[in-house]
Amino acid sequence: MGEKIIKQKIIEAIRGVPPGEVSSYGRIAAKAGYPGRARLVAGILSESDQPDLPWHRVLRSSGQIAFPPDSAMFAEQERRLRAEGVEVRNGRVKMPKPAWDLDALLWSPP
DNA sequence: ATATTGACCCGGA
DNA sequence: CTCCGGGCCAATA
Repeated sequence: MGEKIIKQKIIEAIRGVPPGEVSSYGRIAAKAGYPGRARLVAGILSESDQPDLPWHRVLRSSGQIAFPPDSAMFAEQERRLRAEGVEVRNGRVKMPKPAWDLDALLWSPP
């Protein structure tokens, strides 16, 4: 599988997060078909310059914003989330349960 | 070639 | 809640 295709799949998964909702690096990776590759998602996001990519909807699995709280990116992400009606408290949002997604991929049933 | 450092994650203790 | 060990991976102070 070429790196180009992988990257495309990840971008696609990020675009799949609807406004007002959030996901995590790990879930994006799993959704794209690459469980365990959260770092790859982070790398792609930091590299991508596509202005319409909803990067702000991607958080840590804990629900925390991944940037240092004093950084400009942190402030911007918080602002964008609130603009969509997402509640952010202390740099963290309530992360929804992994709707039988990550589990299904890691827990191969008998 | 080794060590450290990140927009990371997870299970177990 | 925290700490730890392990997985992951590319760039490099």
